Amino acid sequence: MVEKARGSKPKPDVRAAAGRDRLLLVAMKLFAEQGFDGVTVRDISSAANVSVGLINHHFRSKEGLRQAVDDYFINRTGAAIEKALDATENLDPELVGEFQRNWIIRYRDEWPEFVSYFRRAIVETSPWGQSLLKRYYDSLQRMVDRLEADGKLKSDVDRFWLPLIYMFILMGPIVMDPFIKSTFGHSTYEPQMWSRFQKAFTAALWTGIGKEP
Amino acid sequence: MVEKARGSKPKPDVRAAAGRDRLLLVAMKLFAEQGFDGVTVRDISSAANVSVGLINHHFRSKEGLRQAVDDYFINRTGAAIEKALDATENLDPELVGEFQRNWIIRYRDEWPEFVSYFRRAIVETSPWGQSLLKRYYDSLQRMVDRLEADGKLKSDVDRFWLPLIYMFILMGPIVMDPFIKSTFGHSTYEPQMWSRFQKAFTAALWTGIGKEP
DNA sequence: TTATGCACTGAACAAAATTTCAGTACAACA
DNA sequence: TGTTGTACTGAAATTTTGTTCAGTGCATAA
Repeated sequence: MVEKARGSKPKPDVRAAAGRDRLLLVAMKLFAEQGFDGVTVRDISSAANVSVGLINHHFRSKEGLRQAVDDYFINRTGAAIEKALDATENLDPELVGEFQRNWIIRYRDEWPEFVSYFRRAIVETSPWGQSLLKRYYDSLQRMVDRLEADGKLKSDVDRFWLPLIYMFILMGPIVMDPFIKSTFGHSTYEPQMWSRFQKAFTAALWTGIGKEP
Repeated sequence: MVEKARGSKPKPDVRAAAGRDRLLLVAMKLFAEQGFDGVTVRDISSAANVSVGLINHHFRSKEGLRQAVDDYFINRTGAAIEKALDATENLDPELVGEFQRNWIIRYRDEWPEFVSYFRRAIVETSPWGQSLLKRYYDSLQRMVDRLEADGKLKSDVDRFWLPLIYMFILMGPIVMDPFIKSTFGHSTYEPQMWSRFQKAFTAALWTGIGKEP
């Protein structure tokens, strides 16, 4: 009934890993789109073209699958985040949003689902989602500290809110992604869109939008 | 159980409304906190101190209850939004975030659950949530148009992104509310917090954060 | 070749959630 | 007074969802 491995050559554990990996990727996609509780194990297994039993075989339970997906996401993004943070060290302060660029571009190219899974992580208030946000906030805080130390900030800038304002602006495209796509027909993560967005908010924040009298 | 109205005119369903209203309010709260799929009808009925059957009696199904809650929310916030939009007509452009203030304050005082339900509506990409966002965006767009018409904007400000940047900043406290509360111990909607936030982002956006050389 | 191990299947089972419905209580009206 | 309508109950029926497990097939080791 069910076809075996697609490849003509039987590779040792390519076929073995296929089911598990497909489950992981499909689950990440569906969790991101519909939330953990909105997806059934049958939804997942049929979307991955495997049997229901395979989920429990590999992950013990649906909850185990969730954790595996979380781990998978953390492992992959963790590396990317470190890399992006390194890249910000020598940035001109007026390009403070730049560190996000590499990060976003990277996800857009390699793992588009990651953006929507990150979005889901923000809205579900799971511990690991919270800690992901905290980590993100901390890096913005440090960035602002550096601006401060370099004497680049106006004296009346609110030191408490500034990192959060950056956070809101940089998270906006993630959180509002479905809205933006459906309203304007383009995702913020199309390269031209993103770089124009980056220029727009950097200019707005750095020099302000109000015309001098 | 519940007193009935003593008015001269006999109110037909005052007692009738008790259970129904409690179900609506409790469901709104639980849906906002845990998502539609994360809440069972038994959760709702027991939290509302009524029997399970009553949900189907009043709303035909769990899905019917969701729609009733959505309608209830829309009806209430719709009026508040109109009111807030009216209030912005004569605002100084530097206080462009002010229109949100009345709105937020109003919800904080009268219906605190509305903020978290609104948050949920943003992240679940339901059609009505999307249209709520659209409506919100449109009002910000008009606001920017007015700034433009009055010649208050710098010429190099990105006209496409500015309303969205405002949106991100103003939605941030809603979307990130649980994060902010757990990280800083205060909600953005405490009056002092909100007005300081409002000052912070208005100043940052309007005059910029960069120190002149 | 046989044996072992593991990915994988899917029907059967168990648990959980939703819906149904016969029946109770009470308010309004005749 | 009796009758009718409606809110409300909660156990039982139904449907959905998650888990189990006996069994299949294939790849590698002995």
